Amino acid sequence: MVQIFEPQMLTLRLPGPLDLKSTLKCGQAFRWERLFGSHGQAWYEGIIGSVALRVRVDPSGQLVVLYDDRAVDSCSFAQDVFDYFSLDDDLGALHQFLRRGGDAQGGISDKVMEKALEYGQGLRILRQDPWECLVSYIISANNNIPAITKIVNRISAALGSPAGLGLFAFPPPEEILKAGLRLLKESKCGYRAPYIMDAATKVFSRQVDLDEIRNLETDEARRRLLTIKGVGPKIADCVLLFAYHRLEVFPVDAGVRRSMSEFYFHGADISPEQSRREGSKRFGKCAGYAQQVLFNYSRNILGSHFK
DNA sequence: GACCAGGTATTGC
DNA sequence: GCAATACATGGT
Repeated sequence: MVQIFEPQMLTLRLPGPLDLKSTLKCGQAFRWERLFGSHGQAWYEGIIGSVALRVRVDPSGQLVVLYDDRAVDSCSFAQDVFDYFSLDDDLGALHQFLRRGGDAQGGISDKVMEKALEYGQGLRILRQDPWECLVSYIISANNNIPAITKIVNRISAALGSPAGLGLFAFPPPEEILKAGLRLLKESKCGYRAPYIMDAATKVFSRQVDLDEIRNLETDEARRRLLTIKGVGPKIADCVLLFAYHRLEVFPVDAGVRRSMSEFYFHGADISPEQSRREGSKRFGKCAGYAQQVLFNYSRNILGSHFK
């Protein structure tokens, strides 16, 4: 018996720009896939919470959402989607702040950001699930995005509950603990498998309470995340930014450090910590957006020739 | 078949 | 503190 997908449709009026490609395929989330529709329409398929869905922005500027309502147990699904895409962020105000050089220079336009902002106009920082985000970024260490995607998908397919569309939600810590190290190894986590077990142990026991972290000051939240093995400054900051929406953090990876060096230090060799401090100071409450824009820009525009 | 990948833990000065 | 080094595995 073939299951026919009879989707529910939901449309959300967009209060501001949203570009799905730059938002979903920029490396902040790993599991969204572009689908090529028969009419060249760009649909993206992924999961929010425990619900698989397809999204696109229609010509009139509405966000169209297709989903299997058998997977929905929330009465606030529309709100969940709204929150996930951070449609409450005022991109116009954020961009204006960054174009003017953030806190660094009073009103003097920042040429670098101005240029970088031309790309990925409707990029939004998502509000992802903290647990999935944490594990995804533990996996991201010294790894590439296609591989990360496959690993997260393998873990989900093995242990997650059905989310509709043939997709599976990311499993909670308990399921990973029950399955054990073996499954993580088989999912090709490599040397990160014990790190994920440590994360599952601490999150399940609430030694690291992911709900409580929502209410903590960013510095304290960061310290809690850093107690997990395999979680260093970069990964902690990514979780704070991409799950907890702490827009003031500035995660520094190799690419962002290169960009910061070229753009603001005349190419001088700078440490990650130096780069992080400069990013936080310069971009202030919008550091997260600045970081993502610079990251996007350095990958798409500067390319691999850039050392 | 190298070389690299959204880093981190460990070790040695 | 700070510079090396190993790390599992796959992508290009």
